[in-house]
Amino acid sequence: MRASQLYAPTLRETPAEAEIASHRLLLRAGFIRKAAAGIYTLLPLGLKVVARIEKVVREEMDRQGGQEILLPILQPAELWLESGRWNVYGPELCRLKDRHGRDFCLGPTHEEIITTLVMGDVRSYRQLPVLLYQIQDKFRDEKRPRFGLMRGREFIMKDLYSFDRDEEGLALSYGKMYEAYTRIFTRLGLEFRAVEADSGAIGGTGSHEFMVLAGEGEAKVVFCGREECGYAANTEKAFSPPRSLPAGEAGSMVEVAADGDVDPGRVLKTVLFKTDKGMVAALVRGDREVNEIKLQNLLGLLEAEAVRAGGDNAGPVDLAGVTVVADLEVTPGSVWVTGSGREGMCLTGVQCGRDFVPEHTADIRLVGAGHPCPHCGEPLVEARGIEAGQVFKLGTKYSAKLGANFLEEDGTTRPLVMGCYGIGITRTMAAAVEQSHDERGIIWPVAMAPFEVVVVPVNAKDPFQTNLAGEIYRLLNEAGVEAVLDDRPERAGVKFKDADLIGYPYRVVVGSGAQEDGQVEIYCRRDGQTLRVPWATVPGALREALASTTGLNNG
RNA sequence: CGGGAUGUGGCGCAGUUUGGCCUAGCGCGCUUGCCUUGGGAGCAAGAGGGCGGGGGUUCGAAUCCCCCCAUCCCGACCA
Repeated sequence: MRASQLYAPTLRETPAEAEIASHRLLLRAGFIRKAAAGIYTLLPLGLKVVARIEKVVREEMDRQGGQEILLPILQPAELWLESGRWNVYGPELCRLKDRHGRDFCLGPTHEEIITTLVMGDVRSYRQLPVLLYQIQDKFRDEKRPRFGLMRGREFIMKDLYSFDRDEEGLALSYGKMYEAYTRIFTRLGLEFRAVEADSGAIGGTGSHEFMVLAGEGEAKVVFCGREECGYAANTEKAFSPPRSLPAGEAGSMVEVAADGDVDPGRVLKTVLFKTDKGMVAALVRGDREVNEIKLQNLLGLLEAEAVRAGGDNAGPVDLAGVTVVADLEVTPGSVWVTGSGREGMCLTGVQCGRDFVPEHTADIRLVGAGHPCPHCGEPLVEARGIEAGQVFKLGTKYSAKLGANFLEEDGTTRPLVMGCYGIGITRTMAAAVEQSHDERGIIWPVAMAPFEVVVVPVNAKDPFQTNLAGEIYRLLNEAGVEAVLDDRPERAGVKFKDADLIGYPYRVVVGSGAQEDGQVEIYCRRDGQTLRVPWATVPGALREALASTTGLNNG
């Protein structure tokens, strides 16, 4: 591709709307353009990246026995009424009517339609397992689309659905996908971590998220500081063994002025929530935080909103009409300093079981850095990440609702056991930029880069340089290297700036030296190293360099 | 959906407080010419907007008032 013909309009200044690095750089470097909030056009460079990600994804899905299909975007409401989600999904579901007034929606996910598909064709355990996937646009009318490609209303996703005979089969399919995802993110050259994830109200039996690590990531994860241990989890899900402090003195309850001179571990924090099942009070140690997700899962809540009450000084004593949930660290008999409900005053000598009695005692704590690992006790480390993929055991949630059954060997009818596995393709693209960039621009991993190398003649008016650059470009193409020839009549600085911004992994610079000693420069975007080599050796040298950085082969 | 902010040529912004020197200005980009050619050069001449939309106040509105829309940020939410 010649740069003079490439539709890659780069911007010198950052559009005001872009806040985070990936959004900013993808706009500036000419990969994407916004059409509306959360809706983007992929320009040639952006689409190239998507295609390269998809290629790796397809290869790994196929390797595990997945077969690609294409499900419709436009889906009839009946399917969603049957699964019950037409009424549950809410305004995030893009709904529309056809000319006859029938209800349809744009697929935000495809469990309904694929389950319906498979139940029509699969009758017997002999036909299982089935692994079908697609790569296609999803539509979710997000309350708040943001961060460019990171959370869009229309985005590209790969979703695979597995159909198995039983839990054992599901575990096998799940394992395959887990492996496939590990290979995909490794091959793409991303630093990532698979973490245990919350499976939420869906009630599945297990889930992992694949987090691309990035300082600005939306999600928090914790993992064991001991590499060999391997424990890693989303903080929503993470568990850490309770550590109770030595029991305090079980004197009687006294109200005193708060002097702030108390060990936070001795304080009992009372957080009130307004929920769809009434008021809930969550009790945790003063130096802990409440994990709302765990709380919601425990009580089966649909909504929970933290509220301030009692002058922000609530205590567990004499709470009427409130469901009290204590964390595991709040053991029966333990003694605490608590809020009193009155400004500036607190209660000491408050004993669990005597002065207040929780309805539930469960793990409702938010795990953070330094808390002990549940497997080995070492301190956990905290990091931020972007959820690029998730694997999920669905079980029979959809098959049971939709009546997707098969006939067992012994003649009994059983619902298909399902799993679903998604990768946000466009989000992965944004995550890669988020993880790997500098102040000059994007630094693509080779496997995702829109092109592998750009050839730049320094002086566009020097026939020797332009001819030689053209020849090198020709040789690169011949050698199967994806190259761009920057033949624009621009000054060298402009071309270098654009090359850095776009993030070509390698840059070949044909300068004035080439005429004297036949040498050109190869510059590596990632490590900043420059190598001078005889021009004819460029294709070979680059092919070698590229091969060594693509990670796993497809072998 | 709650809170905050913004909307002025393709992009980035000034002007809005205190209406009139604004039928709108600056930088970048764009066009033409000269010049320059190893990190977004220089000079010169140009093209391009009526100030998010609608209504109102006023002799006069980018500036004041009302309604609406769009976009961004924080929060809530997120198979």
